[in-house]
Amino acid sequence: MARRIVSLKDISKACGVSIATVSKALNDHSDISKETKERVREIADKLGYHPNAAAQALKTNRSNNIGVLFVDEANSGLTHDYFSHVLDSFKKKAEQEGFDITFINGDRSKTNKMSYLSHAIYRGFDGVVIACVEFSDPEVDELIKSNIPVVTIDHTFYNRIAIVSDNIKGIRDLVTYIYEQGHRKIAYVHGLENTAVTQSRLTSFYNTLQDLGVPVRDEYMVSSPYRNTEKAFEATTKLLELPDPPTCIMYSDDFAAFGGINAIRQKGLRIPEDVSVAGYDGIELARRISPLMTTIVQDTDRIGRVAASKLIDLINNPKGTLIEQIVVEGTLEKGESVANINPV
Amino acid sequence: MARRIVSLKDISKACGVSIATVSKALNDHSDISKETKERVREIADKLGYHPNAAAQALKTNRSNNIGVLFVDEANSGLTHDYFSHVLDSFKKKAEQEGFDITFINGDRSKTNKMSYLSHAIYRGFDGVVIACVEFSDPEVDELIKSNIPVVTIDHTFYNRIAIVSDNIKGIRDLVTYIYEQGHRKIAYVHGLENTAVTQSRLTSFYNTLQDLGVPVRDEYMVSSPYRNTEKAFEATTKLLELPDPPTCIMYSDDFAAFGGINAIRQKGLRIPEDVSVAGYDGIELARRISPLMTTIVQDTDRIGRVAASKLIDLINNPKGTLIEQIVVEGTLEKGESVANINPV
DNA sequence: ATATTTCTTTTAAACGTTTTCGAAACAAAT
DNA sequence: ATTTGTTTCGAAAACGTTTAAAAGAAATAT
Repeated sequence: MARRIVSLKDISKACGVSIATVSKALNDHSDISKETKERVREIADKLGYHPNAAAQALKTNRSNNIGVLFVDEANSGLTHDYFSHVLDSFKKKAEQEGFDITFINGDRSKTNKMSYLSHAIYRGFDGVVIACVEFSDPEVDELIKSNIPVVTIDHTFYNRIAIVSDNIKGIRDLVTYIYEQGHRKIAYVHGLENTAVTQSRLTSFYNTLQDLGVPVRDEYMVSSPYRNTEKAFEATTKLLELPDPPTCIMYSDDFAAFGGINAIRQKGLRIPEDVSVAGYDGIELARRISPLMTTIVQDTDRIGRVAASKLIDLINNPKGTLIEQIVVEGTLEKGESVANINPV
Repeated sequence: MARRIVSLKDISKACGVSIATVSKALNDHSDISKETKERVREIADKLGYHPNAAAQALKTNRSNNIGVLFVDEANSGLTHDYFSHVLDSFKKKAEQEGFDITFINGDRSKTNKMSYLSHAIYRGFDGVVIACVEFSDPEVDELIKSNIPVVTIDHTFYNRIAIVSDNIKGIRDLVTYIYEQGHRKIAYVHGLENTAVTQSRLTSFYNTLQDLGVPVRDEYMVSSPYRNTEKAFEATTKLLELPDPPTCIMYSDDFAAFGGINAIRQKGLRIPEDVSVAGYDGIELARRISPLMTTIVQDTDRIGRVAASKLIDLINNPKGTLIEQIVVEGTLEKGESVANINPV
């Protein structure tokens, strides 16, 4: 059972017309008669014809394939909840528009390791989406500066379309809500400082507290990697052992917050009666496990969809597409992990 | 800045040798002199040459691309924790061996919708991995019966390589452990019956209880969709309201178990002192949130890795590869959500 | 010197498409 | 009868690569 693939040539023979005519008939060109089109299509169906992406790509310089580059600090790959949701949404939109998705990263140790750009050129990606990556990587830089259509997520580059989640507003909303619940001693177990996301969240944290007239206390600020429950656990334990412990602890993300919750409970304290907790991202479980997490729910659906949509615009119209930064807001999920401690 | 891609022809001109020589030099054929090889490679580098996957695929009938088909009942796509872990591992292994990964499913509403097989032929996938899919789908059947190398995950097909997680042993281990902790009134909120996974888990559940001499009580058996916290919540509430409620409730997966935990807590009951709980899969949070979940930790890493490895074997040696079913065991994570209620 | 072998390179066809340009056929207009 | 226009089709080149077979060059054997 040799893999015999039927080609335009086969249809052309079966139909008694030229290959060119078959091609044009199948692509619905205007210079082919209705009758011929129908006959060609019928026979193509009967023969079980499928177009050949490689040949099309070779000829047209269009692969209908989008490259996805995602590397996070922990190399969690597809198992990163925020990214997998964004990607899923991106994928759905891209597929609706007839594009496939292929990953750019990966270690390729057996073959000669390719740079991201090499890989993208090799595969002939029509465009590329870059997310959550360490943007200081020279390979990423090379890719971004290439002439391949690029959309970045959560990082802004000069002259490139970027989709960023609104960390400024997110943190502001969250801090404000916590403040309104009466908290003044607010700790923040934030992510490592080397990312743009952390930077803008920290800035917003400081600014918001300043606007609210709440002094920031250094001992309440702790750096801990994203999505790391153990480190968050340790940080939380230390915070609780301070002479003047916080009444509310914010975390870099819901994952970390769960680690914090464990630490709090291990000390025999209750949430939110004794200590309040807030996460970030709004992952599924955070909104299903009690106490429901007070968090900012990222609109991953929108981020992915808009990223795909803009990238495809850019692919189809490289000159005419507006280069812009699109900010996607999250929404405050009040949950029940932050207590109202206002005096009655 | 027109996208000018350098080709073998350019190198050939720059080197003063034929295109064939360039091709063979870059591919390290034995009939090219060392000197020429070096010169060609040097100039290729200098010119910034990248091979063209489309042209290679067209000529060699090898795309170095693997198709991934995954559709679950809830269409959770990449956000399905079990699958995303398996896929991540699959991806890593495949990439190490020089393959890329592209998704097969997706709605493609704008283009004329392709069947899975059409899509696979169109893209020229060297092989295909199928997971978690509703295997009764005729499109899946068509793909599986095609002559494309296929590996299936969690479902066995005649004459096809399958990687399956050991649900029989998993459930047996879990039930036995629960039994050993003294439980006799064991309820099972299992997944919907229309999947092979549910079937084998249920069979194992019944068999194990029978072997242990514990009668199965119909009112303890509830069907509820996988990964559905709400439905698990409802089912749990009903179970707890039975005249003779179970002392331990097993769930289809950790996700569902969290829904159950909420229901139990809402009734003012403690875990595991009042009611014991067991999940399945061993997702990250289940092993981080207290009470640590008693569960079967799936070896997603191994499943993905072996699937990729076998598929690539099959691609490289279609005749000589053993068609087999590979069973991957999970491990019992005792956690702390099942209480020991043996009399002292 | 010629024949044989070995090593290196080139020629040319092929993979399955798309697309430009020209041709054929026919009708309508001059 | 010639021109013009319209509609439909085909020839052929091109995309970038691989590879079988032929050819050339150099070395060795007869």
